Amino acid sequence: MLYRLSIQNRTPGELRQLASERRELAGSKDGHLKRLLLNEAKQLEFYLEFRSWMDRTAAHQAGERAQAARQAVPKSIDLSPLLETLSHRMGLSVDDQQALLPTAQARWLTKGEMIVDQEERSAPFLLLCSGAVRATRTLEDGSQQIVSVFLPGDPLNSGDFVLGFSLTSISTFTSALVLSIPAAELRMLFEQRPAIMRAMWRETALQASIQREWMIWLGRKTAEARLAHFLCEVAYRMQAGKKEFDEFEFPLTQGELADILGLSTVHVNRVLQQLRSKKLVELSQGRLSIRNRPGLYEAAEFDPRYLEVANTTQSSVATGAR
Amino acid sequence: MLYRLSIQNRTPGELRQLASERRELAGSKDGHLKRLLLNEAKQLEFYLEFRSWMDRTAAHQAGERAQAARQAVPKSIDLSPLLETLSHRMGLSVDDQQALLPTAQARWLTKGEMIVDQEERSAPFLLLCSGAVRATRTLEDGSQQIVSVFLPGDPLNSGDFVLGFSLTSISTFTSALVLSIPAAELRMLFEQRPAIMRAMWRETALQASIQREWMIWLGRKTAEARLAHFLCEVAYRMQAGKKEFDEFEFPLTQGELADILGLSTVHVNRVLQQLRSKKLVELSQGRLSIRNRPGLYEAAEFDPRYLEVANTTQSSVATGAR
DNA sequence: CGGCCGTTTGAGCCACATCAACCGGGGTGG
DNA sequence: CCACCCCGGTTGATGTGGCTCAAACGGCCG
Repeated sequence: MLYRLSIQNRTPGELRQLASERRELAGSKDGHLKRLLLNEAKQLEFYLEFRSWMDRTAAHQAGERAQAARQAVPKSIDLSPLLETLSHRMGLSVDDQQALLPTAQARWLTKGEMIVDQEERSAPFLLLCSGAVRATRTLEDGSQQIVSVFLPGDPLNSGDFVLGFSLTSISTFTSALVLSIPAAELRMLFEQRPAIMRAMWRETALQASIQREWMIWLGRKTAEARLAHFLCEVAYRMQAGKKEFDEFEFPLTQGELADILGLSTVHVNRVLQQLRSKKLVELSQGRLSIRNRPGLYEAAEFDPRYLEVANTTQSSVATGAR
Repeated sequence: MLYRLSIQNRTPGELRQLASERRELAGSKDGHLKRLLLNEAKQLEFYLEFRSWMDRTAAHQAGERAQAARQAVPKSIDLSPLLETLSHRMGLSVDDQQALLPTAQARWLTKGEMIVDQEERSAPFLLLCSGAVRATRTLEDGSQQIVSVFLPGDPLNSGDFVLGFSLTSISTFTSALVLSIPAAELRMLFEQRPAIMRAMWRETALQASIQREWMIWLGRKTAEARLAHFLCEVAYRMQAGKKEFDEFEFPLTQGELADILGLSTVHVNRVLQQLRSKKLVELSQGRLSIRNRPGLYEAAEFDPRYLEVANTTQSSVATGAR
């Protein structure tokens, strides 16, 4: 599959080359295989186009914001999680992607910034490109519960979008790049391209599935299993499409973990040490390493199927090689 | 609005009369008002038709099952919650309802019966007509967590339907009547009537919103607040469309409540007594009476907005009288 | 009449909360 | 350049909400 080739690291030249190779190869085939190759070429070309658009619009804006906040300017962002999600998980064709993305505006956010405030009505549709984001509810007594965590590629408010409002705030864990699609434009796209509406519905359902899983551990599991389970989930969602990797950036503080797991900061700390002493994970200065994945999965009773989407759409044919 | 008139208690003759009155009245009006009246007439006629269909197919089947299980045969079922949901919450036009419902098969279930088993793939789409239903996950150690409770009018698997599978089982609390719509037929309807797909998406989002709320109390609230909140939610969802009523059938056992709230049976019992002694609610032999609604809302920090749907669709015009 | 299911009550215990103090690093201001 | 501080992590002491185990009770059904 396309994204297996880690397109992110290729120069535009290489990508163009890859695309034309595929077109050429397609000439000598026919039927299903031909369509598949042409589709890949199209996807590559679109990726190129999108990347350069992104570099033009997002990067310089990033520069401004970074200066203001005195942060390092992120170099070119890795767009593959986003595109991976769009094509595989949402099952959108290249055409659909081409219809959807150009209506978006890119928006850079700094660490801890609020994107949508609790109680706000009708925001634009939001799609996370890079960084990590949370949805939170703050209670009267000041305590917080984080109800979702979003990783690159995730839509931030697919559910709120149909309901027309939301009672949670959405804010960033880290600096982040968000694509914002105006509500009116998206609603027009729904008329023309039912696949897009279906994709959003599916995303809403997937998020509900994740929340269901959280409810289960919140209700029935011990602190250690909860933490382990959450780490499993994040590790699994991060690796989507890429080969397994057992060490990565993990920017959440223990306090934030506590707000996810429904625990106190202190207890999170102690449980983290238990996991460490069992040689399951290592977590320090913003990096998480998984030392023993099977062991961790077991401690968490983690069954990743709830994160899966059954491929029922036409695109499952095109991406079946997966 | 239509359903305010408690159509359930009317004889077919009265309904037919009401419908023709509306048509007549419509003759003398025009524009928006005329459309509104005609629409109501249409809805009434459809209700009639649907009710007689239901009586033909469902009732005799109910008879059989009831004999087998030696239960009382339920007389004609109250269809208003279902139709109320379809038109108001889902925002479906009468045409859409007429397209959707006739593809359904009615299915009678007895108390405690399983409808969809954990891990099952691709069930038909299910819509609850009467009774109460739960979605459950059973863990390895035998403990259970109930992740959703469904009341008449609710779809049972709108989320699972797009995802193509589910990891929870769905089973009844009480005897229940479920409409089952074959997946293939529904998918065809999506093509022809985007409003139906949108309605399903919306339902998925609504369910996600409810689950979010559950996560919040599971994570951050005390047993008393959890229980109070759940009771508020059920009371609120039951009354949808009808005038406030503070006493109703509540068939859940304390053990089942425990599985919802993530508590032990024993503790549910004690907390229930606290609420009783505070004169907030009374719960015994399957009936719940709310003694002090404001007090209960306060104890639960209950804010019903998460159960609301913002009316953004065209049908909000037709039903705006609400 | 006996058995079963749901509810009720009591006793003891443990997981996790709360409070409080201390540590270490990175950024800030003087 | 150093002193400070603030934030995040770590550690200990102590309290408690809710669990578990166990037994008794009442209604319902066979």
